[in-house]
Amino acid sequence: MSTKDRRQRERAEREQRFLDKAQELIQRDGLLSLQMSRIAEECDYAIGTLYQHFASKEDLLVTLATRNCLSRVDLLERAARWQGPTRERMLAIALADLMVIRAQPEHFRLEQFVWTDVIWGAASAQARQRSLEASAPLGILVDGIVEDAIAAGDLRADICLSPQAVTIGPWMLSLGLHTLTHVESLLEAHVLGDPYRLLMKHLHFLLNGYGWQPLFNPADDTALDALNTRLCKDIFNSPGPQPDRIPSRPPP
Amino acid sequence: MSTKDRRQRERAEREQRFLDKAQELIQRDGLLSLQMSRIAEECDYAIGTLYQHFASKEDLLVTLATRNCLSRVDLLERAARWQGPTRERMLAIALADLMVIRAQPEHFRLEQFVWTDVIWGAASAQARQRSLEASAPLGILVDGIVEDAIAAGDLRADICLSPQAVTIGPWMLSLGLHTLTHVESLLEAHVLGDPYRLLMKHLHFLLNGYGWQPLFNPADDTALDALNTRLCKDIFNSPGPQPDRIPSRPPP
DNA sequence: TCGATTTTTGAATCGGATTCAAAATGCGCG
DNA sequence: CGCGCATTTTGAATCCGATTCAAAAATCGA
Repeated sequence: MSTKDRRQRERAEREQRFLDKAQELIQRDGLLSLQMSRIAEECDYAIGTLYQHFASKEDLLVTLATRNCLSRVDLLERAARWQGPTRERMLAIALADLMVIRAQPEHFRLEQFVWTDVIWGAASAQARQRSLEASAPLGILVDGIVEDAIAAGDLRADICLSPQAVTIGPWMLSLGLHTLTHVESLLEAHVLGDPYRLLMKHLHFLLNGYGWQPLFNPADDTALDALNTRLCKDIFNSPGPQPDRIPSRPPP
Repeated sequence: MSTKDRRQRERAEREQRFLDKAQELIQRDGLLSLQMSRIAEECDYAIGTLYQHFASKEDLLVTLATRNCLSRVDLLERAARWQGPTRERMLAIALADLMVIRAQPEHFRLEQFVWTDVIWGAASAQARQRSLEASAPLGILVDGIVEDAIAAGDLRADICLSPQAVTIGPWMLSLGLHTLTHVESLLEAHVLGDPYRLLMKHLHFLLNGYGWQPLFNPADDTALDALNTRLCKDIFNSPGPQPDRIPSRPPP
């Protein structure tokens, strides 16, 4: 059966090359002008071959978004499995997300587009299925943090939400912020400062609202930065998301 | 100059009819299958005429989304101007948003699509400009609530965020939740219960996190429902968003 | 080596957005 | 009212790009 195996592997490799190229073209010319024919052309295959892998353009996009999602798993896993206070693990998830999107804004844009009715609805059930399967483990990972927090007494057991329902709170915040941030000029950066610091502050407020111990005062900018830096260093061995260099208004 | 005026008015009316028809077609057949030619046809105009109003399909979509946004202004204005505790006014904004989206999920889908790089980037600068101008007053309205809250002492003056930056918190939550909710089958409703109750709970947690007085315990489902119902009745004179009738799990 | 089967190819097709030259209409003036 | 100019409307033609599919090529099994 080795022949069949090899075939299978080569096919998979080709599919990855198509996806790589799509990613590259999106990066270069934007999602707007992505053309199926150019993907095939630049990979030196005929269009028909491309269509053997992806039933439609929408399918390709969903698949690409799914791959991007999978590529984040190890990072988030590191955050979730890190041996540290549960609250910091939850923060780390948000930080990881944030670093990824900082580094690859295109990934977010694609995801946003793919989740749109128009694309999601036009993709094959298969592609959708796989996409959901890819993100499910992430959810479970994060839910685990909440469970640990309850077990450790960091979060009151009588909080009126299931672990999944808690998880979804930070998720809403992140998703909402990234969405707003990526709508060109909707947010006036000069008024709000670095959007990612904003996210972290709101996240702290929300976690404080849950009563997630130990509480943290988001007003303390220095401590906030120190915390972020420490987490990024300890967990990801990275300097962390570089803040936009928007000068904060000098104190009056 | 009355001739010219009349012309102008008739033109504007026609534009509204085009937008109405677009809305209707989206409602009927989905955003995916919206065709410029059909909009024109069903309004008994030639395609070219449609293109006198909208430079492109993207422009039409952005314009439609803008109109939808404007149609919400009076509702939100009612919430913002209502004479009541600042915290309840903020809640009312979220409730209003929620009722609108409940009643017109298509509006949200359209907005989501329009904010996508692909559409937003392809629309004319004009259309984008007008869209931004339409949402700006809403922002100011909500910012005003935060300012009032600080002035009234409901919110500590030394909160580390500008009014706009506070405003954005609930906005992130709403936007994030609606986004998640509208991705078919991403959220497992049976695990989470009614997504809108979930939103209100998280909103309370967030406001509690800000220390926005008077604090409220989201664990008290009865009080939560009562509050929502009261606000909807007092402010909007409406029974409020009908919750999905997903039976909550019986207590073990 | 040969026919059967699978895979690849890319020209042809199709759908739908957009254009634009011609036709129609509106308007001011003698 | 009729005429010529300006504006508006029209919809067939064009263009673009996704998708198809019949033919060609490659692979396979005997």
